[in-house]
Amino acid sequence: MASSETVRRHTQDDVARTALRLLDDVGLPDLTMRRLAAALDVQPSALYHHFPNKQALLADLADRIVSPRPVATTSGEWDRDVRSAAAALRDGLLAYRDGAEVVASTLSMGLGADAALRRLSDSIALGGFDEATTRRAATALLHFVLGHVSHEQQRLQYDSLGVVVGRGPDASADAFAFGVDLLVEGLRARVVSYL
Amino acid sequence: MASSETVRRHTQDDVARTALRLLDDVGLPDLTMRRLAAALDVQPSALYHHFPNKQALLADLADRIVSPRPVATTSGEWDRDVRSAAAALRDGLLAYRDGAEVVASTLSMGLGADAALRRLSDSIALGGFDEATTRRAATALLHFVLGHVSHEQQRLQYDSLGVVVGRGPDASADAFAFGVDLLVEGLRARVVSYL
DNA sequence: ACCTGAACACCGTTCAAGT
DNA sequence: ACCTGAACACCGTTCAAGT
Repeated sequence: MASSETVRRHTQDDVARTALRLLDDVGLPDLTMRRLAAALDVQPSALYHHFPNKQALLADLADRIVSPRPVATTSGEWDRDVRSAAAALRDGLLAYRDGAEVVASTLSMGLGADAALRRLSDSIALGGFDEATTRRAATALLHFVLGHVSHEQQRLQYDSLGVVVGRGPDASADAFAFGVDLLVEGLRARVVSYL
Repeated sequence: MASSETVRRHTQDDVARTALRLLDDVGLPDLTMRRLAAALDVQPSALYHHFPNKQALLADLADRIVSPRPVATTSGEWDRDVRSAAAALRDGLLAYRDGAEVVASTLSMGLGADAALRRLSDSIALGGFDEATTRRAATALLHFVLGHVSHEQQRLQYDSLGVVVGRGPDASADAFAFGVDLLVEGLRARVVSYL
């Protein structure tokens, strides 16, 4: 028995998964490298063996938040698919505290989180739009979704802090659907002009 | 002559204006209370006489970034007005480095920056929509504008750092106009269904 | 009212050294 | 390969004390 009992070395996946749990527990502002290290029973410097810096770690988290969406089955009508892709993205973002902010900031850094954009683009492309239109509509939709869900999640924190504001989650979901509809209808106006 | 020469006490307006200039010079990540204090030739603790905390300072900056838009003359067609209100908002955000991020983060904190929302709402209301539709369309538009300009401004930083990506500012302006159009067309679809 | 000086409780990151 | 220990160069904020 040359190996001792408590070596406890971590893999990159361990670090990311613990970070994701920590994010959900304490929120983005309190997700520090030092707290993450403590959660892993490790010195802060050890984290830099797995990720070059905090930004890279956050980019990895953004990918994990956005990735595992089951895409929802593709069904005939492109607008139905766009709506469900947007809804699925929203659900993914809502699954982790501050999820939208993590993805938005990562995206604004130019790193990852393009899985989300790709999924929206794919559903829009079913409408038969040219590439530029598809790309632009997808980013417009992505911006709306991230902005909306960021707002929504920060509302959730206020509410959990005891501040009652009224307007339950239904109103939020309705406002979300409304925004998506606006963009979808705008797109439909273009598909008509194609004829 | 009981008064000495260099008393140099600052007003809240001084602090905010210096902060705005510092923001434009160094960007949001480097806009620290300590650097701001240094720029004012003052101890960091002195700032807390003018603003209760950094968040309040940033909210004030957001208001200043968003406020002085001349609204563009209101002219018959509501959709024209919405487009120019959105463009004016974009210009205002672009006038300061990281302007969109400052406004977005302030808005997500629930503080100020509602001048922007009000201006968008006012232009949309000219279309004769009900209040809920107007409010939701305005926030959808605001989310798009903030997301788009954030992205745009972070591109500008990359470019100024020497990284050449192609796609000049024209492409950005076009993409912006496209996004606004999409929402406006979506709204128009609703005004038709009113008849 | 406005500011100083000093402190408190933190940050992200680097780097030599260990196994 | 993965980690420790210690340090560097910072943060935002508080608070007694000065004028």
